[in-house]
Amino acid sequence: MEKKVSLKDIAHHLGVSVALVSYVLNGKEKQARVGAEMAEKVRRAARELNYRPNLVARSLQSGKTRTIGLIVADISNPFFSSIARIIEDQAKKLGYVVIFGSSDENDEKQQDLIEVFLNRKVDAFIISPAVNTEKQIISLQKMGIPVVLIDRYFKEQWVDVVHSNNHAAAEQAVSQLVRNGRKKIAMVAYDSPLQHMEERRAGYKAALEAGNLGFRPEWLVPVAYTRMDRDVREGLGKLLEPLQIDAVFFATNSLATAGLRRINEAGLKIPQDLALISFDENEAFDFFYAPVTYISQSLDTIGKEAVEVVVDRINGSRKAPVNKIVEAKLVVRESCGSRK
Amino acid sequence: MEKKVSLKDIAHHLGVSVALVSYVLNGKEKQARVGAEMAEKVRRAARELNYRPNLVARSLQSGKTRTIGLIVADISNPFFSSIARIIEDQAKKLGYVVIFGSSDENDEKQQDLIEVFLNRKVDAFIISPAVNTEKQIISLQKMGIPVVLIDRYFKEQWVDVVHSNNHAAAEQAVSQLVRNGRKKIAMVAYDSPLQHMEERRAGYKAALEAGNLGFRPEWLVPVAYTRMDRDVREGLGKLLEPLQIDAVFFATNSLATAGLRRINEAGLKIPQDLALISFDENEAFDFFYAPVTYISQSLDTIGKEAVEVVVDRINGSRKAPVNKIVEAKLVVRESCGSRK
DNA sequence: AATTTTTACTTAAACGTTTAAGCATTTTAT
DNA sequence: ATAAAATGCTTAAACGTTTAAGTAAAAATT
Repeated sequence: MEKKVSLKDIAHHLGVSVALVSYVLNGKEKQARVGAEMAEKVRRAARELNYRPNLVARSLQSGKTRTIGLIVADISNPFFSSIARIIEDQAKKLGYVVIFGSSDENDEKQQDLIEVFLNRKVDAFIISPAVNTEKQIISLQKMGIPVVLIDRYFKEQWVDVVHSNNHAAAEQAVSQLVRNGRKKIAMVAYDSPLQHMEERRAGYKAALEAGNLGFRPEWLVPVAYTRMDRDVREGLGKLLEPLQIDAVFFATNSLATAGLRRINEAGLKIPQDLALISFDENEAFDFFYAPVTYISQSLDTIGKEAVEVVVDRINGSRKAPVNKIVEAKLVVRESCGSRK
Repeated sequence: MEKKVSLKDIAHHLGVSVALVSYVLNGKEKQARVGAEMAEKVRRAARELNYRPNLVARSLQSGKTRTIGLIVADISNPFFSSIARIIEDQAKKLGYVVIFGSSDENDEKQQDLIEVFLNRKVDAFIISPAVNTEKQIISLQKMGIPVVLIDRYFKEQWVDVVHSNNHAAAEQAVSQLVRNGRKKIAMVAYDSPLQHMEERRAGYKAALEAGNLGFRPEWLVPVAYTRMDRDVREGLGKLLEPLQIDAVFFATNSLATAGLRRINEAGLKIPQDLALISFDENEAFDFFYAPVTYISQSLDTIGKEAVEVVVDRINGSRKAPVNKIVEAKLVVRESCGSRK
């Protein structure tokens, strides 16, 4: 059980002041005019005693923890864990550490997490916000804590956000279905008022208009976050048995996997009976008998950019609000079935 | 931009000492014999000024951060992100927060992470260790920092560990293949000396013996962590084209998905041409045309238990080394194909 | 009435850093 | 030879808590 070594221990050991040691170990020997040989002695002692700076103490003094709080809906969702990985790497590169929490799409849980993280003095937040949490974000901003939203965002642009071009990507996906001759295209989407979802729905409608298909409300299956499985089973089920549609567009990968289960149950053949496309990636899509066409968001870009923006904010560089839009691309595979 | 409120601010505001305020807000008014009305005044002031304790300062004073460092191979791997979620929840319940890092199976990266976390004074570690990192773990123990290993472990039992019954589970899986009439059963496993992998291999061999099949080294495909895709493609490929086996057992879900891709390329039909079983779950297994039989580890139990053990260690309760073995169960589906 | 006990607070040190300011020496400039 | 500047350190305060020890006044005991 080795003792913790502090600056004081080194100072004692050498018979000098704590300040002297601190200056040297922080590379401020020049400014502080520490003698060359003394500096060397200090460095050697630090090495020999195996000194490790206590970052808690440093944080108390500096007011900075070099910690970023990451809040997502569910870290076990591959979408979020993938992005968490990118954020972790980028943060580490910049000398930051990430603490994370899952909100389960619940505004109270999110508020809880924010408070816990605030008490721990995170320097900034990266949040994929739950529904109805604008005030939470605003409140953080009022406190002067940098926040960057990822993936999801609110209507008005008063906070930094990094997201995909949801409208265009959704429109492109649905257009692909139209181009492939589908006329009765449904969409399964969360009933969320969050802007990313609004835009995916809007993109869907726009593509229908463009294809002269007209939007039919009964083909837009609304799903509540809290009853995801049930809503998909029942809502989509109604359109499948008997089969009233010839294509489905899923607004997220979790909706798609739930939907695929239901489709399999109904015994439908993809893409013959039904064409489909999903927003977001999922390894499972590769192994479906008709590999699923999907919209690939650049998690890499989103994660990296989010960290960069938030660190710039911490450092006070960057003034204007950031609204970084990342291109998503359609990966076309069998499931969207051109009936050639 | 609201000012940060400290105990001192409240004390000033009421014209009392900081200590008084601290006692009250920590519920120590009885021991400290603070007057009832004064206590009330303090609480009210705290509420009105919106006081939030600075946990950094508290940590410096107490030497405890109520933070657990979680190190896994890759947080974006569904196995680890699922367990991370469980750990997060359980930790939160006990008043802890989790900071995480991915080692990428690399001992130096793992050492890096440990050092970063140590400097930040995490109270304990939960680690799924990379190969060749015994000394790192031993060193933590010498420092008196609690560590619990999950999933992976070393030969000698000198550190707390929570893991599945790898040997038995693997044996059970392979036995299932034997029972279903398979005679030429291969295994794809990491060439890792880590004990969990050793045991999975040993379980495979034991089942072969028990089935009087005999172990053939060329059917045990070794995969290096650093060249996973290549090794699976080439190593397994050799056995598939031309087809020399009638079943494969994959030692992890990542190996299985890589293997499935190769199997699809070879145009083999599951389970007719080849039966298969994987260790670990993966959503993709559900969507394979022949749903994949797999060994389901109880991530829930592993995660919860790990947190509990580690928190007990922090609190000094629990003295004997913990070696918690969690039952894994075989989920039988089409891919292991009884040729009925 | 004098002593002890209890009550209701305050003082002060400590946790491990950082950093402005201070103070002898020594060196350089005049 | 003296003043000014440079060198090489130290002192001390601060960050926001916690908590042992101290103190003065009021209440209880003798």
